[in-house]
Amino acid sequence: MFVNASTLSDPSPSLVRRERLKAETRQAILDAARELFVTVGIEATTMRAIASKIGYTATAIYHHFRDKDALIEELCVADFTALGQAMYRIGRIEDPVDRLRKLGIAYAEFALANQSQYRFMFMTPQRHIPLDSYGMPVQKPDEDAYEFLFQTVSEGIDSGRYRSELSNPHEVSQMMWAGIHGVISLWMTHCDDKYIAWHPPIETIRTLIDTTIRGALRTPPA
Amino acid sequence: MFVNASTLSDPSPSLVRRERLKAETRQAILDAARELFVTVGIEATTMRAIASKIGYTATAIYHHFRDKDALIEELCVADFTALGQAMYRIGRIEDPVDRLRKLGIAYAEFALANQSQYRFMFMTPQRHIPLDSYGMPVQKPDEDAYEFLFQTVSEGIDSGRYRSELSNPHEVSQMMWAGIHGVISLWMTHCDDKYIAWHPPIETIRTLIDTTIRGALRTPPA
DNA sequence: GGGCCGACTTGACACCGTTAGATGGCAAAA
DNA sequence: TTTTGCCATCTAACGGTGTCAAGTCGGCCC
Repeated sequence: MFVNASTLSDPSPSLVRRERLKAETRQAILDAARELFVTVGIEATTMRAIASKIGYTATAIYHHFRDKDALIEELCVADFTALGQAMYRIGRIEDPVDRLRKLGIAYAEFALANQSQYRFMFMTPQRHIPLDSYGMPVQKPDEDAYEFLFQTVSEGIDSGRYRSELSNPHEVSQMMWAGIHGVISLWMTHCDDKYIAWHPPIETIRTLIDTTIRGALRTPPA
Repeated sequence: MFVNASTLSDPSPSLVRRERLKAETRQAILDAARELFVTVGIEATTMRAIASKIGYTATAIYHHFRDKDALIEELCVADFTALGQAMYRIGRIEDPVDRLRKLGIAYAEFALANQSQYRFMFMTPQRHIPLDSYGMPVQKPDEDAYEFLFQTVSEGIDSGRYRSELSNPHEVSQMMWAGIHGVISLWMTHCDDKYIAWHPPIETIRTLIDTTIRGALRTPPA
């Protein structure tokens, strides 16, 4: 198929400018939506509210996003990337057991620092994870948090430091992940229940990680 | 104030009959709501759908329940009672460590068998727990699941079988609870994510409980 | 300078939870 | 037997939601 050279090498300046403007409004929508989601909650923010925050009509949003879910999803992708990078920053601590511990703490800190985002990343039914045309998730492995965890657990198992019952890396990964997630999500949904004396979640998580790892090691430290 | 004796001892039969009828419709509403909540989800079931399921108009519901939240709450109370009874059925296993293990399994089995209920008991912001006029939760201690857990953990700590770091019964209770809750809630919201090879949640929970308890004991079994 | 394109608005639709007022049937009173 | 009154239910509506079809209007291209 013939393609005009200028289309590729030198798009008209006005077109470039118009696309830049469009990208800017798109970003403005995302920013407004993010702030509202965080402050009043995702269910309670309306398309009309997002739009009027930046001087538009609700229907204008539909020129940039298919629907409200697509808008949520876009923000979610950014959050998954941020989480992945927080994991990545743990870097390659050599000892897989120590790395697992640090990974858990980093995950918990991310969740507690970005509660609103965390809520719709992991506490609402799946959707929010973008899939490519083959139905596989689009996500650079470098930024896939579960992959990090799984890798770290696998190395620990391979190194022979965990008890023989804990031979399934998926089970162990999910056990560790779920424990931390449980503390966070339970606290987030029930922290102002009067009938429970809540212990600070980050401390509970630290204790949980230590206890679980101790119970998982073949020869726990004295 | 003068009260006619017949009002107390012998209310007119027709009045009794009318009240029974009213109670029956009330129950029909609860049943219809429960089924819809379970099948299509709590957000997606409309007052109109609940009503039409039993041949009424949506507004009829408002003569039996203040609003949709009150309807949800009523169902929730029943579920908390059922959970408490499931805990109670564990009975007084003498060994507090063994009892903790059994309590965890029973909790998980209840959650997995009543997923829809579990979702709005523990995975949505607090509300749903009825408070009395003093702001304290109305719940018979016999049926308070957290109290059971806390009691069991406390006994374990008092018996001196847990490591000295684990001296705060609230922290330990919340750690155990959250671990199990985490497996369940993560699985419930993400079980059909394609990019994670989910291990059966009940097995993960069993392993988690065993591992955590092992890590918590001063002298774990060989 | 005329036509086109596309970002945005207007106005509407269907549906939601919820309320005020009408309806109709049954029980007690006269 | 007739009248009265109560009360469970319905009809109609309100303000809100996400979303869509059609119109407007300004800037770019030929």
